[in-house]
Amino acid sequence: MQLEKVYEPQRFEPHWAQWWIESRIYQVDTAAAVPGRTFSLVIPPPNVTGSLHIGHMLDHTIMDVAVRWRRMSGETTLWVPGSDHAGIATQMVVERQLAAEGLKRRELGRQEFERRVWQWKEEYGGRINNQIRREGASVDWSRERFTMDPGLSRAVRETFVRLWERGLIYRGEYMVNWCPGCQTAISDVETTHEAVEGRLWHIRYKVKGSAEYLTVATTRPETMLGDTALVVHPEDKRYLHLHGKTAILPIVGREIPILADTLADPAFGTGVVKVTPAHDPNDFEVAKRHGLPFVKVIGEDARMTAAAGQYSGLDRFEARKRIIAALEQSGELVKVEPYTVNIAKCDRSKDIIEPLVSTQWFVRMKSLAEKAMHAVRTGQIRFVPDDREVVFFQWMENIHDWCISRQLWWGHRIPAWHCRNCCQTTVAREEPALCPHCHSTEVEQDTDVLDTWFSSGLWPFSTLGWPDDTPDLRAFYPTSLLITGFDILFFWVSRMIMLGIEITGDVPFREVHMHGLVRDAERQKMSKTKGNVVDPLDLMDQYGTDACRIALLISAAAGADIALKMDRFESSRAFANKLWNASRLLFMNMERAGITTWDPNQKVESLSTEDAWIEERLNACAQTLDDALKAHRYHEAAQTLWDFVWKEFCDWYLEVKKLRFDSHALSVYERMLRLLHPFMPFLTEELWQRLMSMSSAGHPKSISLAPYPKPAGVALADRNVEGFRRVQRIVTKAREMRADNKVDPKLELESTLHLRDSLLPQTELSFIESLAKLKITQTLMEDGAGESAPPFTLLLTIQSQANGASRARLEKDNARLQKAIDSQSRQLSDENFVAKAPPHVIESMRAKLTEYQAQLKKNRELLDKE
RNA sequence: GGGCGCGUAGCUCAGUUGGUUAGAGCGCCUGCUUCACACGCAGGAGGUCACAGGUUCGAGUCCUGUCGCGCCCACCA
Repeated sequence: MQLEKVYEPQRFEPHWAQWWIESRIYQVDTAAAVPGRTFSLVIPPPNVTGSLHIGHMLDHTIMDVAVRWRRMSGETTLWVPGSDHAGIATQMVVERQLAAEGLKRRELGRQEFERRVWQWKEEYGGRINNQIRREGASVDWSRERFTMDPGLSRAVRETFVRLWERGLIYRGEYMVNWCPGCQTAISDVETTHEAVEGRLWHIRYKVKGSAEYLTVATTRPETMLGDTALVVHPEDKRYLHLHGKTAILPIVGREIPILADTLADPAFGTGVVKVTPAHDPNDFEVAKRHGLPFVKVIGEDARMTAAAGQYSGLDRFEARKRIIAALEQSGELVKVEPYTVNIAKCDRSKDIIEPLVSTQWFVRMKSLAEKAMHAVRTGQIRFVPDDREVVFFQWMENIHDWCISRQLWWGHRIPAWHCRNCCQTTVAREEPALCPHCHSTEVEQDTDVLDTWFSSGLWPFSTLGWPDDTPDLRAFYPTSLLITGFDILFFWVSRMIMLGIEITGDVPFREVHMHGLVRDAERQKMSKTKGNVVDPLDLMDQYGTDACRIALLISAAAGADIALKMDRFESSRAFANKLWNASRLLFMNMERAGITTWDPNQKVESLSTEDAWIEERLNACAQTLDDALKAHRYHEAAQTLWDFVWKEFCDWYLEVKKLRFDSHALSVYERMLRLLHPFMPFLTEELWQRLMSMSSAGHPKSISLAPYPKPAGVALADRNVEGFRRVQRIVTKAREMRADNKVDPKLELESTLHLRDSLLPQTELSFIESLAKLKITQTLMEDGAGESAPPFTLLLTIQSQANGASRARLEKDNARLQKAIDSQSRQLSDENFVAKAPPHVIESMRAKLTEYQAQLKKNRELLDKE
């Protein structure tokens, strides 16, 4: 069994990715699930339009570590994959494709357009799935779902109807965020706010029947055409005499009332507000309070309507320019000042949102939010890291109703039918043949579709078969964990919690782990326009998937954003290569020793020095992993493994196993591979399969089905690991001395080793001789050296024992020791400290102090010898 | 206007409940084709943990304030 000299992940990663699927390694048999021993999670469904980006890869890698760890730990582990129909995003992609053919959506008609989107989905929708396979994500592909599958569509309809029946959905004319680019209403969370340098235009309105003028400050002069009132604060003394009077709208000449309302802030601008009920959310509320008329001057296309008179047909910003010009000319523009305005933009198209009044469907959020907050407050759902809860609560407490209807063609059609005859609306699970109110056949389904997040909000249970009471639902709901980016807390996580509780009566998941955003090396957000997007497929090509996974994991501290630095990927590839070569060494030694089979279950009666030590280290590693993984500290887990593999297994254990190889090394190695498997699944599967092909015992089909090594607890702590630690200390000391004295690395040096407590066994001595290239004569220190002597001293037979470099080291060492001794003796002589500090702290400090003092004394002797 | 987070080695960042001489990767310096690996090995340099107070026997870690940076939320024209 010979390994190739170089680690080439391309040679085996695709193979295992395919084999895992073909062999159905991750396909879950629900019938075999033991209650209480299950672990489940759903993948955040990527958009069908999507292709993999680095954020997905981080997300999936963390999930995969959690999933593989749980699976190996013996739990029936289900990871459900799938994708989201992504209403607006997908519709836009297909529209763009049509545009390339010279076609327009409206020319095709709704039915044909939908057919084209489905066709597009069939053709390109699976692209991301291949990429997910490439990442090594151990999902159960037999359970793949799409948010517009028949089953999930049924879940959507059922949910809608239930919410309607509970009075939690309503339809009405309200102010909504209208995106002129997408030609649809969008919800509040789909808008982003941006501070822009704008202007505050001061316009004067003549008071009717008086010489007086009222000056109004506005950031949007074009809306004045739709003004139907002016408002002053009820207690604003400047304007008390004008309450109930009428003003004349410039340009238009319309007479509008001057009203008192607390909307106006006397301290802002002139204290007079113009009211445009059809184009401003505040004004909308004022208008409803006062029964004001609505004049819609801007249309869905962001152009001025017929009501805008001479400006009709103009784009809203062009109209603004002309209106300002006109006001300037007539002298009604009294002042212009710079002003920073906060404008709302569409998250997707970046168009400036136009607040418009239109008839839409809404979900009443208040009671849903209260239940959601209760679930988090009572610990039914745990946030990791938990400081995210604050953000969650703040948002939930200020929640607004959710506009769920979209004027799109791609999505779940709203299950509501309008009767043309009696104008009543019927919400139903199935299309009614007749209007239930008037029995007319003239019923038509509502043309709107639902917000994409409505269906993804059901994802944790709709994918498990809800509304049917399926075995999957019973076995795996609530899901155990949700892992996702913090950026979709409001879009998705919150909605899932609210809908899950409302609809299923239980939380959708017990824990939420939210990670940060992956940014570029300069901490900039990645975006196509900036051109700083890093394609994970390129990274996987270049470094191998396993290396990318470990690089991402080790960079991903709890909740923090990640700055993507390529040196991380390079060192991770080096790490994978290191493991590969360590394996190569083991296999070569096996061959050399003539071992053709080995027994993984072989019990060793007494462990050798190095084995006792590595067993203890392996156990400590397993313990840290167990703690870290339970607490979702994935970066700590990855770092722990890295250090174990490189610093302990390779640098020490293998170095001595070279000198005396035995099959126990294989046992350690095999467990190490299993510990590593969730992090680097491909490489460990490859190596494990090679190793197990020589096993004399049976073994699982895949390493991912083998048990995860459990920490043995304190039992191992008692084992004698001091023997090997002493070897390490002496070797390190010898290497320092050699380096200081610039001894030729190839030269074997005569040396004398004085030991305080006992002579070294022959094996340990030979380890030191070999690792430090020494020929050692060992002796015991004279009697009486006792505690005041260091545990050992080493003398090299070279010309100068304390040349410049050695002197410098000794002096530096002494300074450091002296500092430690000073601070420790100060503390130990402090009555307060001795009285209050815990005994173990004092105890270990005393021990250290003794050791330092011995060392310092010895160092001084060496220096004095000069 | 609210809320959250960050400031630790030249760079990018770890550091769980306060406990002895603060860590990693990269970079840097010295030496090495040591029969697994130069994607390597051995040795080394480099930090008053942003600043100022406080709590404590003991603070990178807890509290208060200051400065600098980032993000999220918000219907003040």
